[in-house]
Amino acid sequence: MADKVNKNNRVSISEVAVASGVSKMTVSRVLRGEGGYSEKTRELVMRQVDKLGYLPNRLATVFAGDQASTFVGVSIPDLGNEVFAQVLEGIDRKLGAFGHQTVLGLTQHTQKEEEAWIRTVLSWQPAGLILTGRFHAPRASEMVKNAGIPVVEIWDLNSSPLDMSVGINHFDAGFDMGRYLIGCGYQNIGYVGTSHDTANAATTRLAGFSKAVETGGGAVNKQLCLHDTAGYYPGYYGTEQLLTSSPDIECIFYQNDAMAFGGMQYCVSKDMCVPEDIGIAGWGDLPIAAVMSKRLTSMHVPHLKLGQAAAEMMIARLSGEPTADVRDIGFTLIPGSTVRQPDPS
Amino acid sequence: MADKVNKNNRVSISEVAVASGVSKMTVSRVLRGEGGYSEKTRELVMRQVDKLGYLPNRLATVFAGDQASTFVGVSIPDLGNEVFAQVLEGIDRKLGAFGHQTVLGLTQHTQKEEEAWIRTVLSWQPAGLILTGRFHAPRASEMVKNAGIPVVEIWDLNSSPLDMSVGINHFDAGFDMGRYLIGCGYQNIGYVGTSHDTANAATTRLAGFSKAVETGGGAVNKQLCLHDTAGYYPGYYGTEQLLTSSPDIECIFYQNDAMAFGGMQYCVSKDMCVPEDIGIAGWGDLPIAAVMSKRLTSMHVPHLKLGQAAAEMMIARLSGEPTADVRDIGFTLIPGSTVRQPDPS
DNA sequence: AAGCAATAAGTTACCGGTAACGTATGAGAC
DNA sequence: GTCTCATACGTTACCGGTAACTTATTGCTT
Repeated sequence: MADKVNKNNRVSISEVAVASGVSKMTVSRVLRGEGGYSEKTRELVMRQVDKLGYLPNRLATVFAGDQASTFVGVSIPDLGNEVFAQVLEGIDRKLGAFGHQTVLGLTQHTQKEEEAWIRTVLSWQPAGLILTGRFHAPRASEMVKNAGIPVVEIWDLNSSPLDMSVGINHFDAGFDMGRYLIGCGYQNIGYVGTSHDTANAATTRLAGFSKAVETGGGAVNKQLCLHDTAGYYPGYYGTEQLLTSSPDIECIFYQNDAMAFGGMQYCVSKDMCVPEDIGIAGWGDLPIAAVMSKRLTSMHVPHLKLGQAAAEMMIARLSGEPTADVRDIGFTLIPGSTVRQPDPS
Repeated sequence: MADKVNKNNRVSISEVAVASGVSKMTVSRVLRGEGGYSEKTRELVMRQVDKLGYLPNRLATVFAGDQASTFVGVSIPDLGNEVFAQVLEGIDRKLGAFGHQTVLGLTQHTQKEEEAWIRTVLSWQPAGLILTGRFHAPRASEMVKNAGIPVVEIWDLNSSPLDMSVGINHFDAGFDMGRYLIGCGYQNIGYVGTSHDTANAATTRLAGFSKAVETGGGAVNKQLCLHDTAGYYPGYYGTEQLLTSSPDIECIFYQNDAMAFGGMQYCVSKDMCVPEDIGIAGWGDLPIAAVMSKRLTSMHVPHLKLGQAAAEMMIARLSGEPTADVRDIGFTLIPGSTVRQPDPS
């Protein structure tokens, strides 16, 4: 099977033409179905198409004509994080429904990887790009602009995007969470996350969070940024580290719900009561938040919808329909019961 | 930016040639760096490449020559399931490291979607395909065979694959789990899953599981197959349904750990003790299994490694290196403490 | 200084489709 | 009967690279 790595054994339009006794242009017309042939000829050609198992070569079509390809490059930081898996699912479902294909790029949260991937994917003449985040290497931004194709920056809303952007304002979202926790009476608040990069959404979120806490007279002195994935276990041992060094912390804000769950498991294992002894707040309203023994205080972001919205904007732009350049998908605070009830003030 | 949807504004090799005052063949040689030009010419050309921001058109290269593309089509059922997200991550990381690009296809567990996606992706002349599962539509199998490119079927090990296969034997894995639970003294066992299709791994697993349980004198009379995603909440309400209709069940085997976690949360919410009142066994050894209040009884499958192995087999085949056609990646039973201790017999 | 090989180019043709244009055929109008 | 015009095709050229071949230039022998 794989002894012929070259593609020469594939049936081409010319072979169909010869077999049908017509010119390859006629075959092309029949296959595209835009008229200019008789019913008799159509049947003749289609019979040979079926018989020979002809499959079109889209490479040739795109290459030949002015028409754009149906590829859309999608860069995602990583898939271990459920958030991005959901976003990607939303994107691919919607793109697929409109006849587009997703070319995936896992950037591992680095601009360098993203730049390398952009360079490669652009060489495949994609119809458009969907990029996670609003921070890109200068060279990457330049290449993308020069490509002259639609681009949607997602997740971290960019008010002055390369082209289009959909997501939420993470500073505001962080701020709202901070204000809420202050309103619950917490002053000494900790943070556990994994962002080791200033140019990402989690860091922006933390900045907004800190701002709100400080405005409310509290402090987020204890920030722990692990060099690990943002999963359950890092949440567990991150909490252990944080509480060992700072046992007086009243409440912990996590980078996401997975980490918050891990943190909560640590607290429970140490016979601490949540929220009586310590408050726990996550982020993302992931599926697990709804099935924990206590409803996790979190921030709901419509991840699947976000991905779908990105794909919709891309498709609209590609088909020449009008579309907003910037779309705020919004967030909703989930009070939950893993932090104290807010003061009724 | 997007007012020019056609790609004509892209800089081509000819423009670089004119700007450098050489033929386009020379530019091509310089860019590929395989010799046949002077150092002076190289500098001349590279200066223009940088100046004009030339990006190669891989479409043309692949189209023109015999060489295969660097695309690899990867079909995945869905990404809501952490298992497949991990597998995909393993695949893409490894493929990317070897200069290949992933073209994603989400099949939603249906052969029909898979077939449609295969037809489309083959028209892009991919270097190879990685398909989840060993059951495909007849037309799909035929197309794949005719394409004459390497194919790796993953997840559900196929001992007589289309080309190559890597994964585990789900019947055996299910059987081992069934035997273990029988060994723990359970006889009246329930199952909660979401597989509504006979042609998938979960069903095969359940068949092996049932076989072992029956061999041990027990019964899996109560099987609940929900029409939902295999996540936390379906595990929760699936357990509720199952235990409401069959309160005498001693132990429940779940399609995966996420469902098992949801089920455990239901049991805990009803003041049932695990494993004293009811046994809980999951599948997959997902990250959450390690941070639950009790270590979840599960079956470890190296998902990331599986993805990487698939990519490695693909790369080996593409570069003409020898590689096994079938690779069993293995599984390990995690006894955990959410089922009773096995009889020391 | 002539001969010859190595090096550094240029030329031509082609991959598989499609746009643009040219041409044969037949039906209907007069 | 022939003129017109739509219909149903065929022909040619081109997209952006690269393989294969040809040609010009240089350097080194003897």
